[in-house]
Amino acid sequence: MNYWLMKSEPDTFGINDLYNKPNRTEHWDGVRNYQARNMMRDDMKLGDQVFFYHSNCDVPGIVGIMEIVKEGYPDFSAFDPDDKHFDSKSDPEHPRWIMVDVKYVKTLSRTITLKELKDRQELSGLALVRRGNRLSIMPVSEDQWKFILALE
DNA sequence: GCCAACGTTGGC
DNA sequence: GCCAACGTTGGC
Repeated sequence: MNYWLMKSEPDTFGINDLYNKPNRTEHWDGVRNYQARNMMRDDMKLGDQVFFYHSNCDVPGIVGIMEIVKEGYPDFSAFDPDDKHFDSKSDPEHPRWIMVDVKYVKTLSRTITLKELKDRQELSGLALVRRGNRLSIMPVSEDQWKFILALE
């Protein structure tokens, strides 16, 4: 089992939006970064646990947990010319972009803020807190996962 | 709203 | 293959 962190802007799609989806499940579309795509395509497995991170908002931080319920498959939002994430270089025969389905597990009792995560020496290896990091999907080690959960 | 950091694009 | 220009991310 692997652990991950995925970012989303709460104004666009926050953890409550996931909670309100049918089956509390949604496809994680719109990722247009090759590194992030490769992780979804190659490394994310059914049952993997994922931190839901709110970015670009008043208090950036980890707000909850979700689970991978469908492994990588073509991101069809790339095929729709009217979609914000349309990519003319991707088509159903040769899909360039990949997504997974995630299911809500829980909302944390409080937001574990980016500031807290940065202050912890134990998390200095976490991609999230490394300078200039812009990945919207990143791996979390088991030790980091447990440490962060213990902060709640 | 600003801007640093970084990925992508495209000319050469 | 280099690298300047450009666009995006995301904290502050």
